[in-house]
Amino acid sequence: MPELPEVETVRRGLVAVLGKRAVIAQVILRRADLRAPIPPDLPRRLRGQPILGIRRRAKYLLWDTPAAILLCHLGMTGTWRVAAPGDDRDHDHCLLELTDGRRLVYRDPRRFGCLDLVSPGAETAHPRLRDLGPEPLAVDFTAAYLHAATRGRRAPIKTLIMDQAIVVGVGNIYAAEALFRAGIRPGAAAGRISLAACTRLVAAIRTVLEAAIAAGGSTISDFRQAGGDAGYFQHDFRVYGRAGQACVQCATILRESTLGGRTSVWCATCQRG
DNA sequence: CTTTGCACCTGTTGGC
DNA sequence: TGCCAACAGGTGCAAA
Repeated sequence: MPELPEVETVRRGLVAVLGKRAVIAQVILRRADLRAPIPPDLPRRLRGQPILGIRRRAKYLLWDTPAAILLCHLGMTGTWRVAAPGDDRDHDHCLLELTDGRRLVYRDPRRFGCLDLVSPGAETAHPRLRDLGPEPLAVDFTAAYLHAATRGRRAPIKTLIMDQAIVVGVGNIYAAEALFRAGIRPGAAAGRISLAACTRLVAAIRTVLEAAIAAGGSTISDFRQAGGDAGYFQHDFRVYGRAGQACVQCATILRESTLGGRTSVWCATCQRG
């Protein structure tokens, strides 16, 4: 489900729902692991802690409390919701019970997500955060950076912009959409992308992510904002999920192939770079 | 070091 | 209608 826009949408929704004075009364783990083990002392370390805020780094959510940071990745199917009494579902793995009686529930059917703890101030040393590249919406993600980072790389440019060590937050949907908007073939060797093309691509990644955030993310199957609303950026997809259909710009039939194990759709006419 | 392929899971969808 | 294969928003690891 979640690439940067969806994670950011979840973050904003949670912040709005929580307000200023949310305090964790109790944490209940329904299982000991997702893909990786969940720290067994996680409930004890978070019990009684006020939630100071929630940040996002890459596709991770960082819940700040004085004692510890709750690090959460949504994987493919992770969701947070405010669960009404009695709203218990399969795959509800972690419950945060607040002192005001509300329950925040992490649900993740495929269990590709993660829940972990980080000591405050130690974020940059955490193995899952240590090797991340720049935020695509930050000033240090520039064409010059992307150009330099891709020199000598033969892998497809789409694979590399989905590589979280190059730039974070871009997944299969937004990689395809950004490459279309930049006029670059997904399979082009990254090391041969010109600086001019990098300029277009950096701009396209920014534009598409910002537009998707403004739209509340993309709802495919069951992604929901914290308030339960669907995102609506899926209506702005120009190539993702449209193989075999006509290009919105030139009516050429969109092609599909697999790159790095991921389905890729593109227009052979509009994407020549 | 880079690249590739697959494993990790469950749920949904589409073809026969 | 029913069954089963293929596929899905991500990452991490092994092997080449």
